[in-house]
Amino acid sequence: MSQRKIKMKFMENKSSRLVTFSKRKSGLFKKAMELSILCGVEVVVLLFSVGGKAYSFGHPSIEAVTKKFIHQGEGSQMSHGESSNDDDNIVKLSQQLQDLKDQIQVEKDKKKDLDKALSKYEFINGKLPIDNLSLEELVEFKASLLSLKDNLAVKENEMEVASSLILLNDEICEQLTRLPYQKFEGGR
Amino acid sequence: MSQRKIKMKFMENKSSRLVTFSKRKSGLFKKAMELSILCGVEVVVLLFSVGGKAYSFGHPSIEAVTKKFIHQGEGSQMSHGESSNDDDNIVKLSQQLQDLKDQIQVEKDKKKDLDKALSKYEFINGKLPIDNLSLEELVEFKASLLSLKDNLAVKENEMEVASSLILLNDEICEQLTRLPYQKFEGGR
DNA sequence: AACTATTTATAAGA
DNA sequence: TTCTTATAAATAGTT
Repeated sequence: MSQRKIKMKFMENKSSRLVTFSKRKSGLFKKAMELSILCGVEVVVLLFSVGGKAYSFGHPSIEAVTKKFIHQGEGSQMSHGESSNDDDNIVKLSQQLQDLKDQIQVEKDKKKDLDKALSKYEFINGKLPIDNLSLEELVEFKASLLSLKDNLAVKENEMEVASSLILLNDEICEQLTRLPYQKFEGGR
Repeated sequence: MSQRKIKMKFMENKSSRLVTFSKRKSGLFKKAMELSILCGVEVVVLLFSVGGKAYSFGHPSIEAVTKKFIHQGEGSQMSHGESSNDDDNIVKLSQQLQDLKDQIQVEKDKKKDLDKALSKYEFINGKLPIDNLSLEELVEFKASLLSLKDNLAVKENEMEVASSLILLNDEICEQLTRLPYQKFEGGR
């Protein structure tokens, strides 16, 4: 797409592949940001590199919306400003994951509390039938899941991915409650 | 970016905004696809339009990887081929959500099974302490969460979003098990 | 949906 | 990595 058109296939040359990844990742995030700004839509982009590294982009309300709903701020809030100015925003926004990493380091130190934390969340497979759960209970349950998953993530040293999960979990949870009975319409 | 540079702000004109959304959504998905192909990375893009409609893109292995791990194929598999040919792929790929919608309709019909399904998943808040869960148990638990969330989604008529969640959940779960103890390295 | 004048994105190369 | 630059792509406004 520039000095020479390239074939749309896996780039064998590792160094140029890495460069391309870096450049195109930025480009993709930028495009996502622009789309969200221009059209007022919410967008999430997740990248899982071959090496297992995770990169993410979200705009503009995932975080705010997440915090509003989750009142226990585990260790997985995203952090970025709003945006809509210059290209600097892209940088800022793509730092989300970076921030997560920092928080994750903290979580890692808490690993010793894992067992205690787990004990809070019952996991009885196939006993104690409960027929109906209220929405409140479900919400509460969801909070438990958050913590559990967070701890799981710590256990497996897959912090970044887990963080993305939680982020998206929150997004969903928010959707579930903020739009309790909203119908979705099909069509494309 | 074309006949005239536009200001990076919410487009007030609704018709042109819709057109731009459509165009840029395609562009974003295409960029995502190209990045995944060129660099061999996994990518997920989620769009939540103002109207609540959800659009998604994933490439290339989310589905395969999902199925490999989840042996209960809820109702949320993505469906698209591999890709890397012409622009037709973009169309095909962006049909994921469309496919999901169809499957969702099926799920909707299963709503009557909700209570029964829920009864499977215990939620005892603050009793029956369990100190340590094995990885197997955690995996099993994860499967339960999947079902629960799926049911929740049905309950709340937020199928699309829920489907995206499940998709991503699976992605995460896969990461957790496929790369059990992989370290992640910081830096950006 | 197409077209097209421009703006962007970006593959190579430094 | 970061910058430069020649080209390929994307796309806003128009038909």
